[in-house]
Amino acid sequence: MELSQRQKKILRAVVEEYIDSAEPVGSRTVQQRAALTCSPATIRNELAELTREGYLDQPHTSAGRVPTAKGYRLYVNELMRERELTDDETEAINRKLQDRVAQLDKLIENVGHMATELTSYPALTISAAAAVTVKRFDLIYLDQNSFIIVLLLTGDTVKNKLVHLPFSFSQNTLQRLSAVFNASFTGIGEEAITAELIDSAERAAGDTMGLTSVIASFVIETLATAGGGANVSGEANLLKLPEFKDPDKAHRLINYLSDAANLASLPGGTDFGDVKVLIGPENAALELKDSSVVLASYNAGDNMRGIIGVVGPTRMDYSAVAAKLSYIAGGLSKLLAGGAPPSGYGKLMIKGDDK
Amino acid sequence: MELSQRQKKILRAVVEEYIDSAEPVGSRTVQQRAALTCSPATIRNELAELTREGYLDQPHTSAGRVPTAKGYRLYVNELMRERELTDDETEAINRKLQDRVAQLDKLIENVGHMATELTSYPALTISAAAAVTVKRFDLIYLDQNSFIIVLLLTGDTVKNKLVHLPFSFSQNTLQRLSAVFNASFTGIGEEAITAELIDSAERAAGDTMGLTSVIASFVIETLATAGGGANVSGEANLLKLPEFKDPDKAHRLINYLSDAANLASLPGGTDFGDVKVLIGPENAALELKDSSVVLASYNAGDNMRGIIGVVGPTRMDYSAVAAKLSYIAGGLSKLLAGGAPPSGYGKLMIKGDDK
DNA sequence: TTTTAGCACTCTCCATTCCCGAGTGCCAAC
DNA sequence: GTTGGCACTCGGGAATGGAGAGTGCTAAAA
Repeated sequence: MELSQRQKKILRAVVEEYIDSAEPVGSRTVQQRAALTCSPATIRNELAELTREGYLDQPHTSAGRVPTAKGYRLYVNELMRERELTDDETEAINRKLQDRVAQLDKLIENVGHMATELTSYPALTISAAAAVTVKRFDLIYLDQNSFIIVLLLTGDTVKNKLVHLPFSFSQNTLQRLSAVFNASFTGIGEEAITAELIDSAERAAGDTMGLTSVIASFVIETLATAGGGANVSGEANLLKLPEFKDPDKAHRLINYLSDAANLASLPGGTDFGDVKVLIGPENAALELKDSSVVLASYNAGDNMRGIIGVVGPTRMDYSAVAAKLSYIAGGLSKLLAGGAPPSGYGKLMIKGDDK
Repeated sequence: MELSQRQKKILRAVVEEYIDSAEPVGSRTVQQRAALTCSPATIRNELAELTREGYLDQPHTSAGRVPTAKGYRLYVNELMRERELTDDETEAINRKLQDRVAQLDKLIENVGHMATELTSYPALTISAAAAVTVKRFDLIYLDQNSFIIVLLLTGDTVKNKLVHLPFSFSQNTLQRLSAVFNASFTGIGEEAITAELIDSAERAAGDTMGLTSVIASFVIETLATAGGGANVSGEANLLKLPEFKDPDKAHRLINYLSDAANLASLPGGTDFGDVKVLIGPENAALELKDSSVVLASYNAGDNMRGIIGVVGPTRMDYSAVAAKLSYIAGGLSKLLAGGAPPSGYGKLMIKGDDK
């Protein structure tokens, strides 16, 4: 059943009022907020109808109405007014993005903090590379017992490790090894590094001391961990919200968030610039069933993509949060991929979880 | 005034019971817990005396007793029985320390997580190097527009950065720069890198493109941030505790902890192997006035030292926490400094905040 | 047919009251 | 110095009782 114009206006008023106040909304309040000309009694009839249709809920007889997940969904998909960022906000984001940090993961982490500050909700970042490989190897000879492995990965991240060994080797040995690794370990994924490959590299380099396997295991470790990374910041912000006045509830959610493995299972695929909103029970994870998650993807170039998002109560200022995340993700894409932001950038597009 | 044997026994019983139950302890409970032969009435007299002396407090006229900071202090200094770690516990710690991670800061972070898991309190780690300098420079030429800076720092940490530039340069230029930096930027602190030094390096390398300043600014940034690092994990564990059933209180403390700058101001100087306990008001920071902090130092070699600690309510199982932290710090020292743990290691020594 | 005013009803929230029990301090006796 | 006894105190939980906000329904008005 299609809702009437007035019903939509009422629904919007309820959602927005509830976002502000966190308390059930009554008919009189709706009348004022929606600037309707009809009387509270009429609104009560409409509210009853919206409740029957499942857009609203009533905590108990004689309380005001609270939006259901279905109500929020409709609001997000159709009723939400696009929120323009103020100049202050865009400026704050731009400035933050300016002080680019040397290390990529630090940068991403900082952007997470920024999202927390801007939205006052916990922020999460997830970065995933489709397939990380080594683009280039360097081995820096320090002294006869130690050297540094430097790996340049796809996505232009650099990883390194200092290795001390109990026996000595020559600079020449390292040069040979370097050549061998550059020849046969570049451009391949972790799974392609087999015992045979290591063996043959060892023979090719004439390495009798096991240096090859030391390097290879670092490569494997690096490729295994470089692919993804998840990070959460600002969890404590949940404690300010009335829906988490029960410490236990907050504890469960924070615990869930702090396990990176959980985050990885969030649905990722949106186009850059789009924002994905998951409302309450739309979340797969039990722990998120009465929270909402807003996600935006960014493009980090070289097959790398990432997600930045925030978690909050279903009563969340979706339009502000979505606008901010979209802007941040766009800025990040621009910064990382070096190019212009994706075309949709700036124009907010919400992708839902349409069933 | 010196306390009698019996009074000490009673004080210990009150503290330990309160640690377990978080509720005011009455005379009967003390009798049972301390296995005393005298009657509750006698114990009441002693409790009254201990309260007069400031070791205990009474929330209200007819409640049991709660230890004061002074009471905890005496307990920690004199009454606490040394807690031996169980085999399970030492084994768990050892195992965790085994899977050494490539990056030092990741390792430290993991150890923090371990401390959280073992004590179920939020853990903090602080690492500080007396004076970080660069031991060695390498510049890896990638193509005519990009290269990697690799810095080997004291403490054997390696930092790197990939640099893309809008103009081209030759491999020779990099080699010259590398030589110049190795000659004049090694072994000096951040503050010694002056504009003059950079100028003269630029001339020495015959660099007309500003590469020198790109590298120098990375060096400055690295030295500035490499010195210290602080990290907190497991803040959410506070929420399980009855003293943080008020989300606001928890929020304030977590906020305080999440600002790394605050942690840096914690008193650091203890000998390795010692454990420092700061009880309630002994903490300088207002936010910690009714929490306790237990700290242990570890030695990371090469002038680097660090602190690992946990934060909890004043009602904290000091003996278990101190024993665990001491063991972890010892293990970490051993791992990082490569040598044997400091002599005091294993034998727990508590250093207080004696005024 | 839709809207509105009116009204009885429901339910939460808050403050008040009341009682129970745990624990105390003190006193007199041991 | 120790103990049993006893009156007293205080917090916490259960019970109580409006006040207030908001509803649904009905009947009248538009």
